[in-house]
Amino acid sequence: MKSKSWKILIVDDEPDIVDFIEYNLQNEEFITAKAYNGDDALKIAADFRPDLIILDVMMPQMDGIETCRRLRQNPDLTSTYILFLTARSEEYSEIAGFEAGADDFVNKPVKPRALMSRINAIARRKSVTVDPESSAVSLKGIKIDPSSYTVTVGDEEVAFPKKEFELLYLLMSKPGKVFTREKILNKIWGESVYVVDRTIDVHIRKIREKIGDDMIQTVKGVGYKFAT
Amino acid sequence: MKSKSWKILIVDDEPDIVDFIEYNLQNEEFITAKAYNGDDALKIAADFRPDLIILDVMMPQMDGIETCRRLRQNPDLTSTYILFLTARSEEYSEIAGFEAGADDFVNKPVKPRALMSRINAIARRKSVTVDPESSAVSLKGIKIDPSSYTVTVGDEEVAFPKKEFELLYLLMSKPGKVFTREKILNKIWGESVYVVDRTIDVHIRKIREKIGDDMIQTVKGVGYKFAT
DNA sequence: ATGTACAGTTAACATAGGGTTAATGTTGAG
DNA sequence: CTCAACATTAACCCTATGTTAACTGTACAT
Repeated sequence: MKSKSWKILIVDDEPDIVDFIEYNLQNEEFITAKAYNGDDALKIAADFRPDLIILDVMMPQMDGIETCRRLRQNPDLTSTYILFLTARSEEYSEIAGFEAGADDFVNKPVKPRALMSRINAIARRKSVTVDPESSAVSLKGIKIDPSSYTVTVGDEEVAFPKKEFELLYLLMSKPGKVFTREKILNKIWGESVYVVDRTIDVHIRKIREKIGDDMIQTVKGVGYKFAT
Repeated sequence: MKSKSWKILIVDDEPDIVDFIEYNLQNEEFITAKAYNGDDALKIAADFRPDLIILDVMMPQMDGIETCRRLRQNPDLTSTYILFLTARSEEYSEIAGFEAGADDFVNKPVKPRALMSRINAIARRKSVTVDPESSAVSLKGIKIDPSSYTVTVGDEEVAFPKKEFELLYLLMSKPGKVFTREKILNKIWGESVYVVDRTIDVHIRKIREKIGDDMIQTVKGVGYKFAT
């Protein structure tokens, strides 16, 4: 998984800690930026548009909570994930933290392995479920190509939005195999996202509209499969 | 899935939370019971035989982990699904929880939508009795393949609806073994569903229609078996 | 700021056909 | 011959899925 092109902003008043975390993140090919106080964090975040902000709770002047609250006011950063660094004892700050818009917490002192696996988990959750490196699949006159994110039906190129693309790719990756609704939800939506059943149907229908009705078969009570 | 006849036991020391969850579950036509501590949970569970137990980790006296461990000692509750409620930070409890026999975790504070869709997902998982991951069986010119949910007779692929498929797969998974009606009902229909005896016959007949009469043999007064 | 466009989700309703049952026929053990 | 167990058929019901449209949020342009 080279160059995840995930941008991470690290905010802590102690430069040692910032550098330590930065070192670890860069080792894993993340793109990093740093700030040593809340004010700078706001400015840099506005410009750098990070996917994730690692934020120390305890900072002089503007603390993490307040910084977080202000970050959340920037509409560009609504989908940014905010991870707090807290001292073990400060449980109270978790409540305040969640209210301010935090997404997760990690205890200080920072343990590299724990932090990295947490961040990778976050990145995984957010990332597209179809890896552009994976290979194209061609079947029954339908070609789906993750590297260019295109679907070709006959010789027409058809526009496919993200979710529909991922769903079709999933089904076509193992033609004939039945994917249960549960599997589909886990693969496309992730384990911690909750949507109702009909959502899958609607996507299936939109796909069928584009590639023809008989390409995707329903196995009632079980799931869907791509016709072989 | 109206009146799912799914029984759910809710265990938490805070009555407010119990009531809140109960309200949401009853809205979805689940049958509920409640307990406010580990001891009561054990007693009620033994009697109520829930399909699912929602269990708070943090409780005075006997905590969720210990309660879970003891629940698992009751042989009647081995197939019961146990869902833990944990505070976000208590990651350690997940490991201990899994060891004690937990099946899944949901974070507090409980969000109704998330909880409901998780529970519905569990119910759905249970409703597919033949997992698409299990392996195909081939016998006497008949091939049954769970991954694609298809049955091949000779070289013709024949459509099999869910119940018929599950039933045939059950019989073919142990050729020659006699399955009593009771066993079949438990495996395919589940323990808390009652259908009339004739129902099995009808399915058997439909299967015979498709794969030939002499593949499935009747053992009068006992049950059915797949011919060896 | 306001509008436009579109992905994604949900709500509401329609419908097919899988599953169940009731009614009736058949068989074989004793 | 009788009875109980199973087979068969057709009718019914209901649930999982199909379908449409409305709704929500985000991105981008004006």
